[in-house]
Formats: sequence, structure tokens, C-alpha cells
Amino acid sequence: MMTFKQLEAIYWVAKLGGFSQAAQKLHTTQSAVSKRVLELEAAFGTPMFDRTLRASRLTEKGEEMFAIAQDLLDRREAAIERFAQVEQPERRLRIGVTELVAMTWLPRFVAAVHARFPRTLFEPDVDDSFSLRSKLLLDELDIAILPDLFDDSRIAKTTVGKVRNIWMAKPGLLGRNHLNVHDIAAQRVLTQGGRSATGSLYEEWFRDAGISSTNRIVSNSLMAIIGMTVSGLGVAHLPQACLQPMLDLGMLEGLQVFPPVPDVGFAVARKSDRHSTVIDMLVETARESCDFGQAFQASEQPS
Amino acid sequence: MMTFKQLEAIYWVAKLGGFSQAAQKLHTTQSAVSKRVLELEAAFGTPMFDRTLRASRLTEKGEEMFAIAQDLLDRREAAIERFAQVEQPERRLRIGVTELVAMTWLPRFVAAVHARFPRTLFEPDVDDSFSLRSKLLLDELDIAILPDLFDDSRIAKTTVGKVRNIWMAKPGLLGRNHLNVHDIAAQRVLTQGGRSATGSLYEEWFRDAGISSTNRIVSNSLMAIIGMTVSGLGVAHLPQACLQPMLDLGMLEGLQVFPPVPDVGFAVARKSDRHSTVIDMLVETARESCDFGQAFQASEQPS
DNA sequence: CATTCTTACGTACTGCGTAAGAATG
DNA sequence: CATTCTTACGCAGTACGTAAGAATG
Repeated sequence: MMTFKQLEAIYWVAKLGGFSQAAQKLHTTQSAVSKRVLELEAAFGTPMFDRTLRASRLTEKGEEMFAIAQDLLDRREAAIERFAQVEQPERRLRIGVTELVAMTWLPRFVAAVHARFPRTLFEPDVDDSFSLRSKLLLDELDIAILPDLFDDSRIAKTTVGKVRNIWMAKPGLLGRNHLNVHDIAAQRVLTQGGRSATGSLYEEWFRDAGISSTNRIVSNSLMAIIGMTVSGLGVAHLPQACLQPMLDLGMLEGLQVFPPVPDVGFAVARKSDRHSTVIDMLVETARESCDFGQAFQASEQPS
Repeated sequence: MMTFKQLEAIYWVAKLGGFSQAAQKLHTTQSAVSKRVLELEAAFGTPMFDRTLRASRLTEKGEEMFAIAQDLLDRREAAIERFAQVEQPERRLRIGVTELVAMTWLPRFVAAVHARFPRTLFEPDVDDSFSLRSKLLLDELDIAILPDLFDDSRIAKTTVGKVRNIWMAKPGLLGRNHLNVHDIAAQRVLTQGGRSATGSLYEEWFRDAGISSTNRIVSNSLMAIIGMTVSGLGVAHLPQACLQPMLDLGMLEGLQVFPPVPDVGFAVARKSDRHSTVIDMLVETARESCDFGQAFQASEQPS
């Protein structure tokens, strides 16, 4: 049932163009390699190599499996590498944030942290909440700032703020301004996918109203969703405060919708088993500098 | 050497809180599970469980390995799932783009495609070039629009445009306006990491000038970098056209730097072994609608 | 003393290597 | 006929299950 050995086999056969070469690379015989590949083919009921030709060429399915093998083997390698490294107490802060945070107060946060830790190398990582959580658990991040919408005993959280989102659309796209769930569902809805915490919030919201499928465009990027909303491709539920300038400019129109989608709380998250005063201070700094209001465009303007 | 069986063992022991429970789950004996865990511990020279207590509790290293196990097992599961699915000819276009594309012409592109394929479900995925390439190979995307900076026989590309980046900083951050590589290196440089194709371009640029290490803030998000640049945290090499409004407003200042970093070409990429008229038409549409000039803020304003 | 994990030991079977067979150009 | 992969077969060592031992509360 798909072992690493099988994956190594298909990987090196494809890479080196032959079973014997792969065998050499894997310090075994070509017979053994052949069998590992045959196992894999049997397990998935499809040939991975085209044997009609003299040189081993991947089939279509084989290409797919090769990509899978490459991915899984790379990840194993990387994981081992990371694990082997001793806990390096280097001054390097890897901080994960969602796109909304990146758009709004990340610059201020970074500036505030730099004031306290001038010699620290900063690495802001912008990703969806789901990935951020994984990266925290894999120790690829020191802290993460994300929507407070899940619970995991391995992660400790500190609430830092709340964001008010409202439904928006290109002005004039909808006739009225007072709407309900079903009016929204009748439109094309632009949302973040299920990997985003806020994205799953809407799915729940629709489900609660008994609505299963809607016409949607799903993207993992808030930026892309804002752009598409401005272009009139549909309605989206977007942070009010940081888009206020666009509302004021008439590029977007806010919609009154009932029932409201609940507000989203944000939290600073870190792995429960990692304790450090640096991280504690980071959390403190985050709480102080937290502000989802102003998008970067308007902040710290030179006079 | 780290097999899936070992990972399954540590995963289920941690999850179910006992070797016997894990054994039951894995359809084997608790003795076998014990040995698989011991193997893993031997391989990495560190205990994963704290056996002083009655209930099996993960050690710190164990937590780390647990996260790795979870990650790799999930990915194997997902890969098998994906592989098993027959080539579903569903009308669902997963298009990968980099952040720059998401900021600029993605809305227009989506609008153009919707005009041609009105009943198609669109899923724009914004990620770094490296990830986009992986996702293409894993068939998680139908096409991707990314910097034309790598070659891979498994991926077919069509050039669609070019982007001019220039060095920028908060006005007044640097005294002069005419600079060279070393002046830039003396500043704090905000760049995208090595996972970004353009990010690796700068590393080459610095290396060519004989500069190895610079004071840097690395982020995977263009958005975050723009924000931090506006805040005066450092200098960055950013797309000129789409930030022209910010240059005009005096939020950013363009810098003349010698030697110039080469321009970046963009291409539509797809897997070589996937042929479809829909994809061909997408490529065509992309070429026609391509425009990195205007950030979304200014596009399609309602009169 | 019941529960939980490790150790010991004999076994079964998986997976391997050698070598022969089939297919290809 | 040289090269490349598959099959056949016997062997070896891995990994397993049973059962006993050690540790814990």
C-alpha cells in the first residue's frame, strides 16, 4: 500500500531512464526495482511505464504518480532535515499572518517589533489559516496571527482583535441595498476556499439558511477577491474598515444583509510546548499594535 | 529509514493515547506497534514518548515528529484520493497565478474567460511560483501564469508579457536617487524568498556583484512587502506600472539603480501531457487580456 | 493487581538476489 | 545479439505474534 520504497523506485527509474540505473542509485538489484514498480502498478491497477519502447518512458498516469512521488519524497527529506537540526536559538522570527493582516497592520507590527529587537531577522509568511496552523505545528513558524476559529490543544492562543466584514459589490450590481441570505445566494459569490477559516464561516452561514450550492468563484486570495468584486464579477464579504477608502470612492458598495455573518476574532497563536520570553514579548507587541483599520496605502504617509 | 508504517504507528499512538489502541486501529498487535515506534526513535536517536507516565504522552521531539507524521500521512492519503479519481471532464478551471497577477489583470482575465465560458466554475489560486509549478505537476491546477524563469520538459509555456520592476523606498529614506548595487545592499532589503522566482532573481543579482549577505526582511507576500516598503522599513524591487499611483502620490519613491535587474517575463504554463481545446482557448484569452499596468483599484470604475 | 509497554523467542512471510526467460531494435 | 525488463526460485532477514517480564499507580 504505497511505501516510500515504491515511490523511490518510480522516481529514480523515471529520473534516470532505466531500471538498472535506478537499482544502482538505490543500492539494490534491477530485479528488486522492477518488483517495487510492479507492486505500485498493481496497487493502483495501472501501468506507470510504457514498456513497448526500449527506454522506459512514463505513461500519463505514471507522470502523475511521478509528481506524487517527487512531492512526498521531497517532503520526507525536508522533514528529516528540519528534525535533525538542533534547536537553533538564532534570532530569526518567522511570523505567519493571513492576507488581511498583511494588508493592514503587518507593517506597523514589524516596525514595532524591530524597535524592540533591532538585530532580528524577520520573515513574515502570508498564507491561509489552515496552512499557517500546519506550519506552526511543523515548527516552520514561531507565531501566527489568524482568525480565532479553531481549537487545538497543541496550540496556545491570545485574542488580539476583531474584524467586521460586510457584504460588498460593485455599485449598481444589485438593485436594492437591503438583502437577505437568499438574495446573496442568488448572486455569484466570491469567497475564500475551505482552507481559509473565514471561508468556512460562510459555508456554515449558507448551510444554516438551508442553502447548499451557490454560484461561486473560489479563490485563496483576499486580494484577488477584492479585485474581482470591484470588477463586478460578484458579491463578497469583505473587511469594512480597511476597504472604507474604496467605499468612499464609490468603487464598492456596502450591502445590508440579514442575518449578519458573525464577526471574526483574531488571535496570536503559538505552539503550546514552545516557551520563550521572545515569543511572549511578540504576543504583547502584537496586542499593542493591533489595528485592522487602515490598509497600508494610507498609513505613515510622509507629510 | 522512516517508513509510512512507523509514521502510522506514532500517529495513532499519539492520537489514541495508547499502543494497544493504535494496534487495534492498525490491525496488528501492540508489540508490533511498540517496535515500529522504537525503530523510529532509534533512527532519530531520541524518544518520542514519555514512558514515565502511565498514559503515553509525546515528548517535545515527539510532538514535532507527530506533526511530520500527520503531514506526510495526510498528503499520501490526498495523493491517492486524487490519483484514484478518473479524469473528470468537469467544467472547473483551476488557474494558478502569482500575487502580482492577482493584483493587476486577474479580474479582467476572469471576466474575459467568463464571457467565453459562462457556465464554468472558476478557482483562482494565488501562490508563489515554486508552489504553482508543483501544483501544476500534481494536476491540482489546469494552468498557471507565472514568471518565465525556469525550464521543465513536463511543462509547456507560452509567453504573455513582461514586467518592469524598479527599486523603491519611502521618500527621503535614502539621500540620493542614483545608486548602485552596493548602496542597495547597504540598506535593509525587502524581498520575496527563494520560493518565488523573482525572489531568486535578486539573489543572483547580488551574487553577481559579489555580495553575499545583506540585511533583509524576507516575505512570501508581495502585498506585505509593498506595505513594509511604504512604512519605510527598507527598499524593495517592485513592479513600476501597477504602483505608479503610489509613486504619484508620493507614498513611494523610485530609485535609479545600476546595474539594472533584468525584466521578468510572464508565461502561461500547463502540463505538457494535457491537451485540451479549453486550455488552448484559455491561453489565447490570457494573451489577449494581459496587462500588468493597472492595479485593480483603478480598473473599471463606475462612472 | 490491573494496566501498559518492553523483551524474548520462535515463526511466517515479505522482499531480495541470482539466474534464466522474453521482448525489443 | 546486445540490451532491457520480467519471471522463477530459493534464501535471508525483517517484521510479526505469542507470551512472559518490568514498571506504574
